[in-house]
Amino acid sequence: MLPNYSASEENYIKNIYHLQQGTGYVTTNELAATIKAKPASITDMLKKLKAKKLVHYEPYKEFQLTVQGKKVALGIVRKHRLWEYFLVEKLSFGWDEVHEIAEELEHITSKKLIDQLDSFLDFPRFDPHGDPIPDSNGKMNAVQQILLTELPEQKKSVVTMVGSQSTPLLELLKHKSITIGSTVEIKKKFDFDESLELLIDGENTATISKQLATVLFVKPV
Amino acid sequence: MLPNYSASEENYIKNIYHLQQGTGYVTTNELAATIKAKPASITDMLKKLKAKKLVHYEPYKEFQLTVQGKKVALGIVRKHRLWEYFLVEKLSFGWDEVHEIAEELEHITSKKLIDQLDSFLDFPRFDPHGDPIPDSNGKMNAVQQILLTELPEQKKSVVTMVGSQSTPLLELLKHKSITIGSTVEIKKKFDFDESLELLIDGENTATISKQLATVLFVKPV
DNA sequence: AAATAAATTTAGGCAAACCTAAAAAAAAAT
DNA sequence: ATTTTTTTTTAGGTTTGCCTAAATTTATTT
Ligand SMILES: [Mn+2]
Ligand SMILES: [Mn+2]
Ligand SMILES: [Mn+2]
Ligand SMILES: [Mn+2]
Repeated sequence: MLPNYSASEENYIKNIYHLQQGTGYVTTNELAATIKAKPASITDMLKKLKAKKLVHYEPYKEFQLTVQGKKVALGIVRKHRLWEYFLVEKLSFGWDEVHEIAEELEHITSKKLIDQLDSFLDFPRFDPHGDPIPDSNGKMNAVQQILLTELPEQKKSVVTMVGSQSTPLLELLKHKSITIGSTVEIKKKFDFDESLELLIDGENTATISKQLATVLFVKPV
Repeated sequence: MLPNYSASEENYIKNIYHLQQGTGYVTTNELAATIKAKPASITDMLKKLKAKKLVHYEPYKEFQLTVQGKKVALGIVRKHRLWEYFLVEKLSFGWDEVHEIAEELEHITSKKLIDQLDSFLDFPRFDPHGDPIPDSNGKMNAVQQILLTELPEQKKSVVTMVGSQSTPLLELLKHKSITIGSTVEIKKKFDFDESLELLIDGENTATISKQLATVLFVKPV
């Protein structure tokens, strides 16, 4: 039986999980930035998580989740994404306003609750941001998606995911009418600043910055 | 704008609300018993709630919620009961297994979440235990219901509510096949121990103790 | 009206989860 | 190879919400 962890512990575990998707390792400062706490607090928690065998950690070294830690992380990610799907599909929330609420709901402890919710939602495989939802065993589908910057010109694609949920980003996407499921095609690439001219949903044309293009994931069609 | 309160503060407020439904006042020991904390902890919290103008409290005296405190309490009760309704009607939980989960869900903060949930559920007026659900302004329907002990003999009635959600009670009710919505009729009253012989759903007959009869609310039909 | 019992509060502590400031270690620059 | 900068940890505090034990107040008996 898995023990229960505090909401704070769960947030640390989940954030370590996401950060280590890159290089496999996470640093104290990185985690401090995403959790919005001071590095000293991160060190405190790392000691607790190590004592509970959830992270591999040695002082002054990078760290990563243990197998057990990864299992816990996937459980939280599953809850987060299922709740997001519920909020959008059943409660008519916009996909840009569900993250904060799911951040709270993901800490509700009942296993039966989440499995019944999964069933009620008909076992969705992707959340409203295009991220895959782990099943009750922690397995999830990988998405075959690429960064918009890697898409060839004149090739139609569908937006599957955004690499961040920051409010400024979501605001910009809303303004440009880009959403998960939008069809986008690169009409022109500008070498000067690497900005892109896009055709969105076959209708309107918009120019987007390199910064924006590097957080948009698409699936070529 | 209402400030946000911690889950612990909310639990105190909600429990004071329920306890003061009787005499209008609550004592330290009563609250300690329902919250499952020691009396000294209750005193601690009462000072904090008084500082926030949520309770009227003077040392060594009984206490009660302020108008503001009652408003907060109704908001929590609303969330608790809407979530219970959701769990039973949408996620196929039994009405005897939703209380604990709602105890957690009631502390999720988003106002929009709860109003959208209300709408998704089609504005239910009673929770699975027969308790009325406050609307978004804190108003709720009173139920015209009486204690089973007050029901005249040979008068058909419907079970509307149980006065407690303790596990031993729910277990007993399950065993006797008594549930919210069951039809019950008193066939005979025994003066010796005030036990009652009941006809349940017009089918089976069962004898119930005085203790049980005083937590069962019914609506005569 | 005391004496006793029960209820409540005060005093002092503890664990979780954060903080700031200072020390130590590791990495980068000279 | 030093020196400097950056990163991380340690040391010592704070707040919240709980605890036990002792003191105080209120209620009940005798
Ligand atoms: Mn969270
Ligand atoms: Mn998401
Ligand atoms: Mn609760
Ligand atoms: Mn209920």
